[in-house]
Amino acid sequence: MKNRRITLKDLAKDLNLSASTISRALDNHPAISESTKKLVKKKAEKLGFIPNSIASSFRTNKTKSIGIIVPRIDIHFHSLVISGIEDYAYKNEYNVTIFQSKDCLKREKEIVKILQNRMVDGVIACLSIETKKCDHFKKFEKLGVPLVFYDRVPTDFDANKIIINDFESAFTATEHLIASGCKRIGHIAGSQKTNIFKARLEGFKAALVKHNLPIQEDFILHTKNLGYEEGVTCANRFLELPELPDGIFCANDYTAVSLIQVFRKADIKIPQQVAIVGFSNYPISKIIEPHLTTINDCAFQMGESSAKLLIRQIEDKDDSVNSETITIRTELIVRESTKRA
Amino acid sequence: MKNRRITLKDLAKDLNLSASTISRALDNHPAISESTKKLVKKKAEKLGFIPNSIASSFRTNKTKSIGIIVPRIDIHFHSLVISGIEDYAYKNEYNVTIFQSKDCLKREKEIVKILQNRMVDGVIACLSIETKKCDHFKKFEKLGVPLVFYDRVPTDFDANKIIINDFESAFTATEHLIASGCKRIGHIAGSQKTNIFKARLEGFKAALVKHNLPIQEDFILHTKNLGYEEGVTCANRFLELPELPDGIFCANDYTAVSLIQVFRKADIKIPQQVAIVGFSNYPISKIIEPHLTTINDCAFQMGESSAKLLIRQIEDKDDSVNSETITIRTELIVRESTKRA
DNA sequence: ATTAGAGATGCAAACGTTTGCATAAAAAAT
DNA sequence: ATTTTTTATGCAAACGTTTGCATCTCTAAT
Repeated sequence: MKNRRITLKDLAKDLNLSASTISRALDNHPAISESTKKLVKKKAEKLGFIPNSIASSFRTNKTKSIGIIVPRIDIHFHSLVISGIEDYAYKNEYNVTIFQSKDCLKREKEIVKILQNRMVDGVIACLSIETKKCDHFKKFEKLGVPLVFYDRVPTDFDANKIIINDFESAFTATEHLIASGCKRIGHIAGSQKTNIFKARLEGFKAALVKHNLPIQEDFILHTKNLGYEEGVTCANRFLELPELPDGIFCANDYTAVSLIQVFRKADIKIPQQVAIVGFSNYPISKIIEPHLTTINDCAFQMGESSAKLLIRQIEDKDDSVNSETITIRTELIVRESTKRA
Repeated sequence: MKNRRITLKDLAKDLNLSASTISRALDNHPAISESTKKLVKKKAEKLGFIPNSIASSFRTNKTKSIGIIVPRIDIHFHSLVISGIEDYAYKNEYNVTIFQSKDCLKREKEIVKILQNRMVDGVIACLSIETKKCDHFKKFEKLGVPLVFYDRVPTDFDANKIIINDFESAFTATEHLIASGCKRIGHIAGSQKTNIFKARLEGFKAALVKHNLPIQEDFILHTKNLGYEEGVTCANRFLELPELPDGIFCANDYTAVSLIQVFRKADIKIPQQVAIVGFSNYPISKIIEPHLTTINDCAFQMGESSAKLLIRQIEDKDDSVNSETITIRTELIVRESTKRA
């Protein structure tokens, strides 16, 4: 029952025109008369002609599609970024093909190899956690395939990057605690092997320094993955201290939520005794009680910007060398977890 | 600086062989001698040959890629499904191209049109909330493109479907409340225009009937989108009743979480006074306190199954007509919100 | 020594579209 | 009436791979 597909040639034969005329007519080429265009389009509609985009890609060397490499799709941050990418791409008639590196360098390299074979006009990637050197990405440049990194970006090599200012955001978050009257401020830090979390710790410290507050090393707790359970551990470590901090800036929302829950059970009032700030504006931040003050990392917008930059570079005729870094402006969202008196 | 890509012909010229031999050698065709294969592969590696997959697709009419249509990528359920699809597809050397319908029928139709043009070997879709009739999907069958629906599936047309048994799951959840000693059981229902939520309501009622418990209509609250805020409204409506239910089965986790929070503020003990069961096993269900008993809808597995079924149909030579419905087994996850005495 | 068969490679066409160039027909300028 | 310009269409090649069939060489069987 699978009827053979209609091709340009079929239309051509049917209308006693050449395939080139059909092609141009459907493409609104100015050299084709209006009457012919109308005729061709009507016939195409009637016969149910669907252009073979693979043949077109083959001929033109353009696929109108972009490849995305993310650690995992089901992490909310990345799903938001992808959503932003898809949205912008769709408006510009690109489609997106997605790969998960699973935070595994080996798999990332495999994917990079797969993507070399002309399947995509450009690539957007967030590095796997294991990735330290980015040599495998360099092939794209040689092949003339534009490449944009977001969030976890390479440091060892010049590239297009879409990032947020982690240092500044952490600085703002910490200053907010200070402005709320906190004097003894702690931090739950992510892996210092990841630049992002390093920057957040540094921003935190810089704010303390600026306001002449002491940096107390036992108020700075380190974690591996900023997981929910690690947050519980941190909370208990805080509770064992001779004196609790009166404000804590967490490098993500999960650990912040853990703090809130453990502290509440220990009958510690939030924000009166301890004010808490998270990072990322996960959905849970506006559900947990008290609602969590946090930094909106603008993931969707990050996706949009990545797609925008990439598509601009794909379509840019003049092949000027270019590697831009765009920093997305984050915002502090103040909620109950820091609203004191 | 963009060096021209190496093609089969380049390799052929370089080795004084024909392009066909090169092609077959790289493909491990049995007719090619081992020595030649070794030679060719070595040369290919050395010159950095990357096969042009577009040309290959063009020739063979196979793209080794599958299209996915989801309402939104950033809904956790869908991101999990996509993750499952990508995982299975990757193992089988397929890649996935994603489109968001944004729950908009018009956009869904546009996407369907885009996907007709030979870009994909098969399609996996979850219907937009607006979609009532699925005629626009029928073209795929005519074109010989396999199609699998998941979660929100068409009822007006025979197709491959991956679903969970919503009726049975709701039944199980309700029976669990009954087994926990609840006698006056309520329900927060989703839009009855959506089959899924209709089935959950029916499963709920069936369990009551089976155990000779009364179906009290003022214990059944209806919502539009099962949103968090709607959950709050429902919670307050329950509180206004002359007598509270002693167990509530919610058609999703968001509304269940709202119940927990509002009830807690009203000093109602969960699960002692009211036991609560959700649906979907969202991440928040194991964070909210008390942790929420819920139905694990096995989203990742749903994705895997969809991909598995689709790829089987793509690669099935014998063109036997086929429309399978696979029901994924859900599981009840019991947590504190129903653990009474 | 001849033939049959296996083994290895090459030839050439095909997939459907796009595009530079040529050409035909019609209109405008001489 | 002839030449020039404009307008509309067609020709044919090209993109890189795959694949049925033909060809060639060499070994094995007669």
